[in-house]
Amino acid sequence: MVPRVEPLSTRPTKDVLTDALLDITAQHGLEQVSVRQVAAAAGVSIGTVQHHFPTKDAMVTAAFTEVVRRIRERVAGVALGPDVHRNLTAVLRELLPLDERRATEVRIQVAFAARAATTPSLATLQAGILADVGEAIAGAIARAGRGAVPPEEARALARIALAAVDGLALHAVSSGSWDRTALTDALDRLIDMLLAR
Amino acid sequence: MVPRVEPLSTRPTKDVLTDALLDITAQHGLEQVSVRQVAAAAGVSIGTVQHHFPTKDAMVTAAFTEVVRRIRERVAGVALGPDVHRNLTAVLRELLPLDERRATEVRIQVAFAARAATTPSLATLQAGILADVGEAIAGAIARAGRGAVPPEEARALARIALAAVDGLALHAVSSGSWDRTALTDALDRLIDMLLAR
Amino acid sequence: MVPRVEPLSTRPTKDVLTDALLDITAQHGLEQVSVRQVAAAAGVSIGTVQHHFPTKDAMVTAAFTEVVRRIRERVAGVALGPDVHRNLTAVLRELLPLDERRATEVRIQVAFAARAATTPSLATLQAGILADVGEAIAGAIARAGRGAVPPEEARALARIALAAVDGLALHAVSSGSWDRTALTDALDRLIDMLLAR
Amino acid sequence: MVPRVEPLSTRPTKDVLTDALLDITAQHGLEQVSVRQVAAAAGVSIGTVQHHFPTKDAMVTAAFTEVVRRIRERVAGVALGPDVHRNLTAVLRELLPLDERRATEVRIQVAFAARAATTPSLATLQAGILADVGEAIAGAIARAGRGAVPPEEARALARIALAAVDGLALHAVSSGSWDRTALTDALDRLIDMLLAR
DNA sequence: CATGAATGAGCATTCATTCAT
DNA sequence: TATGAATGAATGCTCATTCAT
Repeated sequence: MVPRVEPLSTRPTKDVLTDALLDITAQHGLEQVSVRQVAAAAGVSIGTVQHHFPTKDAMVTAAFTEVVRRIRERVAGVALGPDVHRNLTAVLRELLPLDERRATEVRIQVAFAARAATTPSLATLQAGILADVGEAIAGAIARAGRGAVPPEEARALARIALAAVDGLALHAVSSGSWDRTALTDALDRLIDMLLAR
Repeated sequence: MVPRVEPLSTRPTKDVLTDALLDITAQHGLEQVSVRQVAAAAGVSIGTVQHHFPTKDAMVTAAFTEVVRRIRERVAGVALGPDVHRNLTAVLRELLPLDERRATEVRIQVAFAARAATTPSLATLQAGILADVGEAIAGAIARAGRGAVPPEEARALARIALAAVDGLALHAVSSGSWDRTALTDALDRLIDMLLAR
Repeated sequence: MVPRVEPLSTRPTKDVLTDALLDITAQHGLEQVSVRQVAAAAGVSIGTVQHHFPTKDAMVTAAFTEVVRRIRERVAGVALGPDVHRNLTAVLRELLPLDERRATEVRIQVAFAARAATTPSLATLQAGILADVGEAIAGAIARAGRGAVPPEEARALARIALAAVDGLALHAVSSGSWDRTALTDALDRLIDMLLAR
Repeated sequence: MVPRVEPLSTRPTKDVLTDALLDITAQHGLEQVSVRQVAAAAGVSIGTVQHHFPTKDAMVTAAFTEVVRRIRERVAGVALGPDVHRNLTAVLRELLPLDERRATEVRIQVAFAARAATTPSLATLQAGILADVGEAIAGAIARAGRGAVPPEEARALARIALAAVDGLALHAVSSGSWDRTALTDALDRLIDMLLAR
């Protein structure tokens, strides 16, 4: 009698599928995502994909939800110290395409943001993540050294900061070539402007 | 002498097609653009569309080129007076979704920017328009009242300004709801920060 | 106990599709074969055709492979007796349009041969079947009564015999009208010539 | 006043179009012939093609008529001497793909023959050319040295000869590779068989 | 003679989805 | 949990043809 061993390689299929979808999105755009492509990239049959995600929309939404979760996790994971400037830099650097990993993340976010512009259900998710990250940035700003910044003021600055960083990221990936130094310099200058009094 | 009656409906088919494509893009996103949809929206046959644009890519690229042309025209068309703050405000307000017309333009730009992230030929166009508009903003900043701002410094600030405005616009349309006042306030604050010394 | 009713209509879809393709080819030529036509003739949806044959090329190649298989089978199926003349007649008659069935086969072969002239992958299949049938004919000739015909000589004669028969068949179907008697007479005369010493 | 000189390069457009069609046929097969392709290959507009040939069928038929004319011309052009064997060889060699020119001609004839199998109007043309060339071959055979061959007998042999040669040519181009020597040998052997008594 | 605009049918192919196993 | 058969709509694109110039 043959014992069923096999604990091997048992990553949840759902996760494999989500990763496959995000890979395709980063490389070829969200409009190139199809059930077929995802199945092929994940190495499973089409039927299997649709066993886990009954419709394509469900699959895309699940993937975006996962992206949102990751961003939240990443922003929350940035260790905050006493130095406000450093804190802000740390948080915002996570949102710029400063290496291949972050470039990939940016491409994914841009793809979903563009789709959210015409897909209400995705717009809701997008609004949520913008609020969350904005709040995190506002918190970092509010703790600024010389006299506390009023919360409303901090939130307003945070919105501008987030917009500027996302704008820089968008310009970087959509113009096809960018350089780390220019992004870093722009971020420094931006933070100086934000914290100037 | 023959009176010039009926200039009516003599618009070039190519322009009608481009407008149809941009309409669909603004309303449903670039991924919903198909030769059939464009033909239907323009009120011509499928064959006619492809008589003018042999491939879909050619059609999309032509439409983006037209968008780029319009942006350039609009930015160049903003009358610049002696007041730097006012000038900057005028230029940058053109890029925010402050009314339906501009919201439509923003949606179109966002759609193309997202596609440019995975389509090198569009990325080239995007890089061009970013450089041009950035230069225009830098010019406005450089003319700032108290002592000229060094050109390189002006360009750096312009890049941040453009990124921030495009980021605000992206956040607005991708989160599904926004308000004019918040955008206007953010823009004022941004310009203050840029011109602070 | 469940009686085995209904083996009816359980023919593999792939076979039904191949037959449909060959029907169309025989009646209207290979250039009239389209996925749509095959689907319609087979009574299935377009999607089903392409579920079994991912591309049209794959479908055509599969059909030609089936044709080749049938020819081999048919030639091999001719019972060979001691009389060489009779043997040769039996084999070669299979290749002439002497009745509707064989006329259909000839039309199909001619269509594929013509396409093979500009399609290398089909040319390979064609070369294979020519070699096989040639070998079978050579075998029949070699066994000729008065002293064995040298193998190389037999092969050379076989090539001519096969060419002549295929040429007669081609002329028959391509000139639109032919008669059984003329073909039979020509075949007799040909075989006499081949076996004359 | 500028005199319209220009006798230059004034080959009839119709001929240019026919050649373009035959080029495409020889290289890619008759099924790849389209009005567009012919126009492109001839360097004229689609409209021009259809000015000369109102329908595609008319164009194809005209091209086949031209092919037939050329074959007749070529066969008639073979100088016939007193040596029957030599005469037959000369005529039949014209029909084998012994060099690139003749290979091209064969490919064209094969393409048209295949189409004629399902297109009655082409079948008529094909029947005509077969009769004509057959008659020419019969004439060469009839003049055979030792005692005249009866006309009916000569015609029967001619049909076999023509079939064999066309069959050899078909096998050569449809199997993708052939060699001059094998074809020449086969032809010699065939003629020996035909003239044997 | 030659062109280009316009058309509508047809092409192979990809698509998301349903269903039985 | 996973698969493959089947479907029908939609995709971008090529086609032959008509017509006005």
